[in-house]
Amino acid sequence: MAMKLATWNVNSLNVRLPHVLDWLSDNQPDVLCLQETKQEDSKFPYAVLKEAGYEAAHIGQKTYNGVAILSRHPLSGIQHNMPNFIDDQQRVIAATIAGVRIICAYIPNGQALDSDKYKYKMRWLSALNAWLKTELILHPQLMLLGDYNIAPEDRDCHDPAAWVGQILVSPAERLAFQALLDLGLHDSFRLFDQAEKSFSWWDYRMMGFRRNFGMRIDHILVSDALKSTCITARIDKTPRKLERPSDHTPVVLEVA
DNA sequence: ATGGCTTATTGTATAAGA
Repeated sequence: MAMKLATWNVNSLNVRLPHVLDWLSDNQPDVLCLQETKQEDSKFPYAVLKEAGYEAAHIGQKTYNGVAILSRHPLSGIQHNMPNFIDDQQRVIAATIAGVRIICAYIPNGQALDSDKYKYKMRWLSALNAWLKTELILHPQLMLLGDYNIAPEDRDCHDPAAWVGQILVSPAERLAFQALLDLGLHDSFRLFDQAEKSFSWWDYRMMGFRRNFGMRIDHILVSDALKSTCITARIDKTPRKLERPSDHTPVVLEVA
């Protein structure tokens, strides 16, 4: 079934709901995965999204994290969090839509290479890899959409030399990303020709967006079974130009 | 140059993001 899917870290759905509604209206995606909703489920705007034509599954918490899947088609088999990883941070939600297993993930940032948060990030990635191995057996048609907090290659970073030794680009993080690909997943963005210096996140500070000082850290990975169905993949910078934008912008994939 | 913005919090400074 032909579908348009997207992922977007909104940095507070409470603040960004108008942007999300406008983007849904303008782009009419079948599925939109959100990260950093930063709200408890009781505050999640199910009714407003329903009016816009979208069912939703959400798991959130106050202040931090929170993930959601919005869909114009029915969601089934909704799962909160990874079954093999006890986590008090709400970072994973999964559902089956039109026969495709959709996993929406907000991978930890890691803060700094010598931080406990970095250790948590690496444990988290290891658990994700183990879980996906079993999910791919159950669901050969699978997509992993989200904020990975990893720039897979130097070309995904505006200034690789300046970022040496920092998070998002470290060899260990990139190996963990490669280990996901080794499961039989593909970076859908790179299946197509793309402009140089294509990024999905820009720092709010130092006029990062205007100077295109960004990183490509939001990704849509697709399983082997879906690879040949991919038609287009792109980054939509339009919402990043709005007033009071999220620091991330949507990444979009269309499949046949 | 270890900051620069932005968000949320029983806030008026702090933590976290990336």
